[in-house]
Amino acid sequence: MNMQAQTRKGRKFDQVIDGARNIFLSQGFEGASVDVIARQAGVSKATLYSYFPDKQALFMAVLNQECDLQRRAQMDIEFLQRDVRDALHHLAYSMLEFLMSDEGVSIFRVCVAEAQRFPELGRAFYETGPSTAMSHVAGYLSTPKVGDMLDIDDPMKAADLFMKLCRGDLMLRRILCVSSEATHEEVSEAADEVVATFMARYRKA
Amino acid sequence: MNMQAQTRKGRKFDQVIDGARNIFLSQGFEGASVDVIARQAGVSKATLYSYFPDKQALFMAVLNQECDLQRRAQMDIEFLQRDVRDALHHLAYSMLEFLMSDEGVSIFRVCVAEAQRFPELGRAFYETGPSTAMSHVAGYLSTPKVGDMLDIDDPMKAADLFMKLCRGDLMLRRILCVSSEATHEEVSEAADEVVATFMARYRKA
DNA sequence: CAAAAAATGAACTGATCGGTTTACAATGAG
DNA sequence: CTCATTGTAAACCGATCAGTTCATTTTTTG
Repeated sequence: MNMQAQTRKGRKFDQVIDGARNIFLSQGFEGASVDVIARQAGVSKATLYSYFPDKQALFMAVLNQECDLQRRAQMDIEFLQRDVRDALHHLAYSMLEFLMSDEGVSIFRVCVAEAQRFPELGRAFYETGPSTAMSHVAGYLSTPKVGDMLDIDDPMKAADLFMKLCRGDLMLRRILCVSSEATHEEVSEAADEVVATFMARYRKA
Repeated sequence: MNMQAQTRKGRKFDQVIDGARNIFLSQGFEGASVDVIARQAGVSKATLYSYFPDKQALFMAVLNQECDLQRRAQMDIEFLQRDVRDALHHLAYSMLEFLMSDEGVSIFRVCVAEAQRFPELGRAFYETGPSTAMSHVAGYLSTPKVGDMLDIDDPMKAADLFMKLCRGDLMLRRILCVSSEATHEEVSEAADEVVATFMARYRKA
């Protein structure tokens, strides 16, 4: 009658994960106390420990879920129909939007901070996040419609360039808490610049 | 008879900073214990606390010094003489070399991790590091010699692009502990790509 | 050499933290 | 209602940690 593996038991599971997510993403691993997590989750510490064997397991569970979310939030591919320039702009915009969101910034920060303490974590984040996104972009860049407009010999390298262009000064300042969330205009303008540079690099000879 | 402000007193000052630098950069703020720092510095805990009022002050002192180092390690500008393409390649190479070094990666990681706990920190790092470097690059890009080769209307935006191009997949993987230090060839190849893209974007019409 | 300044090591405080236990209450299904 | 499951609150344990104290030793220096 049980429906899943051994880890999950009762109905407060999601509460625990949500609370932990909040605290871990804002305080990091060491900075987050289990008591605070339990309070934030509206759950007793005993309950928390009935779901997860220790703090580290809870941490990994949170970030695994977060990586899955990241994977699922991949860009919708209906843009394939459009004009190439519009499609690229749409792609850059939605990527920037995610990278600049509280969500995106928080998870990136935590993963960077704890990557050497939890070696699997950095890799997992990289694979499900940037790497998957890059493959996705590379796939689109291999499309014949794109091939008509641009002269792309190595789609992966081109995708890397595209993503580099998205991670600019704007994002750096956000990650270092120099500035807060960007406006719609700033993001759109940055996306313009991404597209302009990308097309200049891969224009047909 | 005292030679400086109130903070520094004796001769083991540098030992303390060096030890703290080691531990903080590898363990982060919360992860570093003062006892371990003192042992690493070869100094008693009482001595450490005679130099710095508390752990946080020591942390900030370490990172301030690190930011100064970063500022001083700015690229030599003898490359101004050279051919523009060579100069840009040299610039990209030395920037990549720093970004990919253990030193560069460690300080970046710590600053990202603790930016929201220590709001001044993120800003200080940004100002003395990326921001100063960007101004430096922008200065070079405003040079008449560059103006002969490239059509740069907004030097700051161009400098931002140049630095974006340096922070690619290579660096991301390093920061997330997906791969270890890069080879000379990888870095040089990445620098090639930086220059190619940059000159494509700003080529004369 | 002698006095002052700087450093040491080790013990100690008070607080926090991860994790456990226990005694009790809410829930829910037959 | 009954009984087993699930959750709660709070005390508790052992460890660690930041920071202090102090008696003693080392180094500086006049």
